[in-house]
Amino acid sequence: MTPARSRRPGAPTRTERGIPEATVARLPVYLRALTALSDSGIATASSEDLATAAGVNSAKLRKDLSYLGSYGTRGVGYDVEYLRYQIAREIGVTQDWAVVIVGIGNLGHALANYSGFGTRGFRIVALLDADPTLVGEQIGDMIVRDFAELEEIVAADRVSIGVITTPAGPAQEVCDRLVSAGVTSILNFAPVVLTVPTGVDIRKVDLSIELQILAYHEQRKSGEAALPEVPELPAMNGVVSDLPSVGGGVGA
Amino acid sequence: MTPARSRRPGAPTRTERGIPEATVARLPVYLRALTALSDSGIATASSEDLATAAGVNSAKLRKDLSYLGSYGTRGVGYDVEYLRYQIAREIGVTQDWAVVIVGIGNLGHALANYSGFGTRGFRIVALLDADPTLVGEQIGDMIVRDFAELEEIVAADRVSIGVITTPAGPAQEVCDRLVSAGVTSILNFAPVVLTVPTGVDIRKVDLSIELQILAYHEQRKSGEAALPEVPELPAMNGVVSDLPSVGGGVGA
DNA sequence: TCGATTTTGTTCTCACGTTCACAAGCTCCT
DNA sequence: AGGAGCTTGTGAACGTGAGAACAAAATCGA
Repeated sequence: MTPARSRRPGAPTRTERGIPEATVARLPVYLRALTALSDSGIATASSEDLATAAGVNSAKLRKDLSYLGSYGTRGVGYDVEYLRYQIAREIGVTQDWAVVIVGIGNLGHALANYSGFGTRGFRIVALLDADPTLVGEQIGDMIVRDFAELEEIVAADRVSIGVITTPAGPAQEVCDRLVSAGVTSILNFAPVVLTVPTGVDIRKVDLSIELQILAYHEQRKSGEAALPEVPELPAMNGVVSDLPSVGGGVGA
Repeated sequence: MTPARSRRPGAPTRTERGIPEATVARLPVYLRALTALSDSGIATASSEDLATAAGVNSAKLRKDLSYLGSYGTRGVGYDVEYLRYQIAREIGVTQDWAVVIVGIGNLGHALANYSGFGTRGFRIVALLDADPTLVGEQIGDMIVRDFAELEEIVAADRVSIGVITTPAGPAQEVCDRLVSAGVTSILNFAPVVLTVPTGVDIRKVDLSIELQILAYHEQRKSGEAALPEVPELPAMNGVVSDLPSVGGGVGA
């Protein structure tokens, strides 16, 4: 997903603020590293220092920063506070973004309490669920409201970001409602592929996929060139049934 | 992270089971799509069908599958059950992986209850926390145990995967303990960059980073070529202080 | 048996991302 | 004032990934 942002082919490409997607994904990491350095009372840092703190190599970091402009000083390094502000501004977290969370199960509950969301730049304006037994429950300083109020809330609070923490089943429907209510960015925790119209950005966080990627590498380590050879299908024309039930369905 | 797996430069490269990382990351998606098709009673699917279900394009899907071998039939498509098994085996989820979760706060709590972890292929063998007031608490059918028991548990249950859901502060220390106890794959939810020795794989899930990436794109949409111009540092030689406190620190 | 049709597996090309290496530019010391 | 020593910013080389396009192989119908 995350459709290629307007890259008009024959455009002048002046400065055409086109920061590569890979770089955008690292800017928040740099921001966090800068905040940590700042909290330690460090006023200036070289690309080497920053790169170490962010867990990348210094050449990549310098190239990434160069897309934003020339914010360093040769022979010296980067001013921590200044660079921090520039990155924050570029990302857009110098302003507040209103966020709704839909689906107050275990995960939604956790996110509602998660101080990470409290990170300056984001403000949870509503917790929504369609289950009447959950509506009215207090979580932190918020009260769970009915999903039916979505449109009203989005309009009133200019909500542009929605977080989906429902089970897989209702996720697409919830997504559609969010989009038609005017939400244009979605963070999806439900284990399904969501379809959205162009212009809407969607990102996915999927725990079981992460685990499976780890498992793949883990298998490499233990097996080490001794992967059980392919069964080489004995009489493979029909359907193989009674296979161990693996993978996917994480639903309801 | 995820260091390039043994890619000996001048090696014969026979079949050298070298599946590109980008492909590995998509295999779990295909697996889920296949499981969904299987549950719908569909026995055969073309690359086009599968690609739609997985949210990718068919050329990419075919190329991905070709790294595993030739499991399709030209003119027909793929046998859903057979392909599902092959991918599951390649990923390594036909066997069970023992997992420990460290840090039973809101998020750890949610993960412990999360049915997604119950996905066949992974088995939570322990919930650990260093806080004595949490130890002994029952969550689902498990009881929270003391972090001090880590080494014992890892050895007894051959744990190879650890999940860190502690605050940022203790995360690196927990990580070190996991590694020295013998865990070789780590899924980190704490908002810090963890350092691990070679041979240990680490993956990171970071909610606030995902939100910030969305915010960046969101800013583009609303501002649309009208990003507030750079303050162009008035007398920038010292430290700029009193900037809005943005970003990073999501700690404790 | 043979040709039409379908769909895979693969090759080729292009775009993107990473890394190297170095010139440009700043500071500090003599 | 001038040179030595750092560190940034960037051009160029390299590697990886994506997509188009097509040849190879299987089925089906006549």
